[in-house]
Parts: sequence; C-alpha cells; structure tokens
Amino acid sequence: MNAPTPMIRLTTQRQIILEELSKVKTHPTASEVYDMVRKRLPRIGLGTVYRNLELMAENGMIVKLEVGGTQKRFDATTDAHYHIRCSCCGRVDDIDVPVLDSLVDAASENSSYQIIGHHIEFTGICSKCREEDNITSLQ
Amino acid sequence: MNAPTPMIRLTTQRQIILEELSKVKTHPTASEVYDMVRKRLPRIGLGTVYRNLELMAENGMIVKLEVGGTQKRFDATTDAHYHIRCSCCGRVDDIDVPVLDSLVDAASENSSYQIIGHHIEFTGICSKCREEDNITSLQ
DNA sequence: CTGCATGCAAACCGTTTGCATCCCC
DNA sequence: GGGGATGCAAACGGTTTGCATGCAG
Repeated sequence: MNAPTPMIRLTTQRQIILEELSKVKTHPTASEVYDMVRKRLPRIGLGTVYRNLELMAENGMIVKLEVGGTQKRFDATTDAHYHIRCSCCGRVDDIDVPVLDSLVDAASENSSYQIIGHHIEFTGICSKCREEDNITSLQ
Repeated sequence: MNAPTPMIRLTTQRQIILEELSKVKTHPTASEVYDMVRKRLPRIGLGTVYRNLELMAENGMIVKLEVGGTQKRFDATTDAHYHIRCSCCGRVDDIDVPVLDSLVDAASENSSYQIIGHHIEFTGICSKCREEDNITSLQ
C-alpha cells in the first residue's frame, strides 16, 4: 500500500514542482503545474510532471484530489479539508466547513468496507462565472 | 442550464439502457452499461450509450456520479445518498449514512460560490478485495 | 559508477463527435 | 415526411509508458 518510503531522490525537477505547487492556493491540474514549472525549467517533460506528482502523492507530500470533472487536481496542503468545484468552469477551491471525522465511524457501522477516509465535494457556481453569467455547458 | 425537457423520445435503446441500469445496484461505468445492453441489442453503438446516459442524466432520470477514479459512473437511483469507492478495485457502492442537508447552509456562509449541492465520497477496501488481499496499486 | 530520473514521443483509454442512414412521432 | 436518434469510425484530451540518455548519490 504505502511503502516505507524508500528514500526519495531530491532532483531539481521535484523541488521546483513542489515549490510551484506550494505557491498557489488554487488546485492546479497536472498540465497547469507543467505550465508553471516550464517557466523555470523549459525543457521539462509533461511525463516527468505526471510521474512526480503521482510519486509525491504516494509519499504523502501532496494530495491528489479525486474530484469530479475530467482532470485530477493537486494540492500542496495535506491537512484534511473540503473542496468546492465550479460546475461552470471546473475550478476547485477550499471551503471552510469543519471536518467531520465522526462520519467515518458512522460509515463503518453501515458498510462491509474497511473504511479509509472520506471527502466532501460541494458544487456551485464561482463568483467569476456568475459575473460573466457564463451559461456554458456544466461540467 | 437545464432546459424544460423538450420531450424525450422513447427509443428502444433508451428504454433498454434505463432498464439495464435500473436492474443493478452497482454503479456501472458507461462501458459496463454498454456490455449489459449489448446482450439485448447487439448492434448498439458505444456512442449511443454515452449520448443517452448523458441525456438521461441531464433530464434527471438518472444520476451521473462525479466520483474519483478514471471513469464516470451512473446510478438509476436519484434520491440523495452517498457513496463509497474501493481504492483497490474502483467499485462504487451506496453507503447508508444520513444525508446532511445542513452542510449546504454551512458552506453557503463561508464561500463566495453560489452553492448547488454536495456529495460525500468515502474511500475504503471492499470485502472482496480484502479477502483476496489484493495489494495492487490503489486507484 | 550505477541505478534511478529525465526528456521525448508514441501508445493508451475513456469519451466525444461527424456523418450517412434510420425510424419514431 | 422530417427531424431527432442511431451505428460506425475517426478524432480528441488526459494520462501512462518505453526507451535511450543524463545525473544524483
């Protein structure tokens, strides 16, 4: 499952990916991270970005957000918190609602699964899309 | 956004897709639905399945589950309820935890979004995967 | 030095779409 | 009869992977 971290090599690419991800409070997709990183490392490959985001997520350094929409998103903040996704443009923000750890207990009693965790995803329309009354297709 | 339902034509394909989806309590992916339907309509196209699942979701006849994992999943049960996804094999089941409508109010007070709804997704290991101590890569 | 990490490009997989034909209303 | 629906296949977008080379330890 999560191996005892077999020592994670500190390459320039990894440092910069982590730095750039930590800089933003949005929850960028892999290709958004790629764009940010490419400004500092123009020759980096998209594959490297994917490989390292995945690896850092496995090592608990960052979080891979399993949210709706077509693309995975990444978050350098690893404390438990919930998210809200704009049905219109797909952006994801943190939302300040207290974390309900008790839910896991409640769920454990009503399921044959061995429960690991939970996540709440709110959906709504962000203020930007409301301004632009962006009546495009909802994601 | 959601048009006032411009009358949805009752084709054989639609009926059978809906019937097959209603038959199961799992939450099949589009290609799983395709496989089920193909037993009764061998010439149906995968595109037709996608188009109709999408259309029925827009019309509120079924629900498209915006859950983690690589594929979207579909649910013929439209009442609000939460789900649990197996990190090991990706299957999704219903979970019997009371629906917390109050969350939306709490969220509304702490966000600039106009909130539409929410969904809770638990993650865990299903009993089948535990038996097989299926230590494959987690999704 | 040696093996893990990288850049590059091709492959992959789920989903969408264009188009000629079909068939429900 | 006509317009939406279908089957088919090609295109698409996001992600993964194979491979020769590079570089951290």
